Amino acid sequence: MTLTVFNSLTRRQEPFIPIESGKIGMYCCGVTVYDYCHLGHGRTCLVWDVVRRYLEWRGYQVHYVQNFTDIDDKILKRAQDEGTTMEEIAERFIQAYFDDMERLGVKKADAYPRVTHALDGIKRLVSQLENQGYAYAANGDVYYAVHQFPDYGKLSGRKLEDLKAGASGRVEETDPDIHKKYDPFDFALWKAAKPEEPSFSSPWGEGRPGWHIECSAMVKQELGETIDIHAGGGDLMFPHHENEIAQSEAATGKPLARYWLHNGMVKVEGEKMSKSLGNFITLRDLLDRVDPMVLRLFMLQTHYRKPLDFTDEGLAGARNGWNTLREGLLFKTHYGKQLGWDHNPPQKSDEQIQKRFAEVVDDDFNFAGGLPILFELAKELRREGNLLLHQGTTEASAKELAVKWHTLAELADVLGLEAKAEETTSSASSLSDEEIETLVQQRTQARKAKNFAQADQIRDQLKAKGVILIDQPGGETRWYREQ
RNA sequence: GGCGGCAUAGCCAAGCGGUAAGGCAGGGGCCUGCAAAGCCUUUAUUCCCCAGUUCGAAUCUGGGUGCCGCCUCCA
Repeated sequence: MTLTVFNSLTRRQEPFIPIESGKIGMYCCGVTVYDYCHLGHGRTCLVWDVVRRYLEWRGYQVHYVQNFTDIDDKILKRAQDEGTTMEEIAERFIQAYFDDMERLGVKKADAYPRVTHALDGIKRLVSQLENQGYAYAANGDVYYAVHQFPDYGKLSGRKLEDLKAGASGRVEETDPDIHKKYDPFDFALWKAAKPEEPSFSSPWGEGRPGWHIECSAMVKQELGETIDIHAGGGDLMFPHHENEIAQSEAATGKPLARYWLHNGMVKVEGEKMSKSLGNFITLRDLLDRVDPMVLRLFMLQTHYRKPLDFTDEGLAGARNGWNTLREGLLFKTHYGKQLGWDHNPPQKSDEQIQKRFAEVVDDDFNFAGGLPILFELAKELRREGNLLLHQGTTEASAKELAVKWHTLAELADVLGLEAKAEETTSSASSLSDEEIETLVQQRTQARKAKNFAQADQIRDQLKAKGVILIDQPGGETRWYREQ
C-alpha cells in the first residue's frame, strides 16, 4: 500500500515519500489572530488535523507545526479601534482559537510559533536575501525582487508576464507603495512603521515584518530548510505560498517543501465565505448549536480539495449520519457489560477492514471514500445492539462483536470522531426497577382485559419518566431506560 | 483579460477504462389492540450536452454549456 497525495506544485498525484523514512515534518499555515475563527478556518484546521491523525495511524512520526500571525495591520487596526494593544488582541484571539479547536476535537500541534517570537529569524532572513541580491531596501521598507527568482510562479502556475497582463493597472491603483517598487509584484519583506504605530527595531529602521516572510522564517526555525508537507487553504497558494517559496528557496537554494497540499474553500449559499466578504459564520456560534462531531462528519464527507457548500440541509443529513456512527461507537458502553467485556475487554481490530480503509484513504486522503466502512460497522453494531435490546439475545458471538467495535472505534479515532456517553437524563425522577416492573405488570393486565385506555396511560406515564416499552410478539413486554 | 477547478438520484457524496460505494431523505413489507421501537426490503438502464478513441467510457480525447475559485487582505 502506498500513500499518494495531490501535490499542488506538480499538479499531479504522487507517491508520498518523506525525506527521512518514517518521519514527517508538516507545517500548516495558521490564522491571523484579529477575530474569531470562522468555518473556513475550521475546515482547514480539521482537514489537516485528520491528515495528521491518519499519517500517525499509518505509522509515521509526525511533527506538526501551525503558526499564529500575531503582527499584522488588521490586528493593529482592531487594537486602535478598541484602544488597546496588538498583544492584547492577539492573545485574546489565540485563546479563542484554542477554545474553538478543543471543542472541535482538533489535536494540539507540536509547536505554535508566533511572529513576535520569530523576529530575529525574520530579520536574519531579510538581511540574507538583501545580501544575496534578492531584496532591496527603499525608504525603510524592504522588498523582494520577484524577477530575481526565476522560478517565481511555479506553485500557482503563473508567469510574471501573465500576472502583469492580468493585473492591467489594478495593482497600480490599489497599491500605495507602488512607486517604491522595481516591479509591481515585488512584495514587502519589511515595512517601515508610521509614527505612533507599534514597531520593532531593525537594520532598516523601525518597522514590522511583511506577511509572507514570517512563514519562511518559522518553517526554518521549527522544521528546517526542506520540510515534507506544507499545507494550507487554497486561497493561500497565491501569493502567500508562492512568496514563501521565493523567499526560502532563494535563501537556501533548496526546496522549501516536498509536498504542497491545499484544501478547498468553504462556501455559504454557493458563495465563498471570507472575512473580506463579511459572510462568515464563526466557529463558536456554530458550535453553540451544532454538535462538533456533526460538523466534523459533515466536513469529512467531502474530499478535502473540493469546495464545501455549507447548508442547513447538509448539516441535518450529517446529524442523522452521526447518530448512526455514534450508536455504533457507544455499543461497548451500552452492551459491553452484557457481553462480558468487563473482564475481557475488546482490544483487537479486524486487519482486513483496516487494510480496506487504508487502501481507500491512501488515495489522496480520501476520507469520504473511507467513511462507508465505518457506517458498515456501525450499522452492524447498531443492529446487533437493537437485537440485544429487543430480544435479549443475538446470534453474533461476543468476540466477533468485540472485534467489530474495536475496529470501528479505531477508525473513528483516526477521523477524530468520538462519541461521548450521554449523561443519564431524568435521574431525579427515575423509577426503580421494581416500580417499573409493577407498572408494566399492571399494563399487561389492562391489555389482557382489553382496557387499552389504561394500558396506553401507563405507557405514556412511563415514557414521561424516560422508560420505553417494547411489546413483543407473544404478549411479553420488555422495557429499557431511554439513553 | 490570464490561470485553475468542478458538473454523478430529492439533497450530500465516492468512483479515475470493465459495466453506478455510502450517508441523508423517501417507498413497501413484517410485527402491533393502536403505537413506538425494531427487523426485512426497495430507490440512478445511467453519470450536463455533442462528437471521437475503445471489445468496453461516469471514467480517456476534442468541442460546447453551466457553476466556482485565484489573479487584492483571506483558511
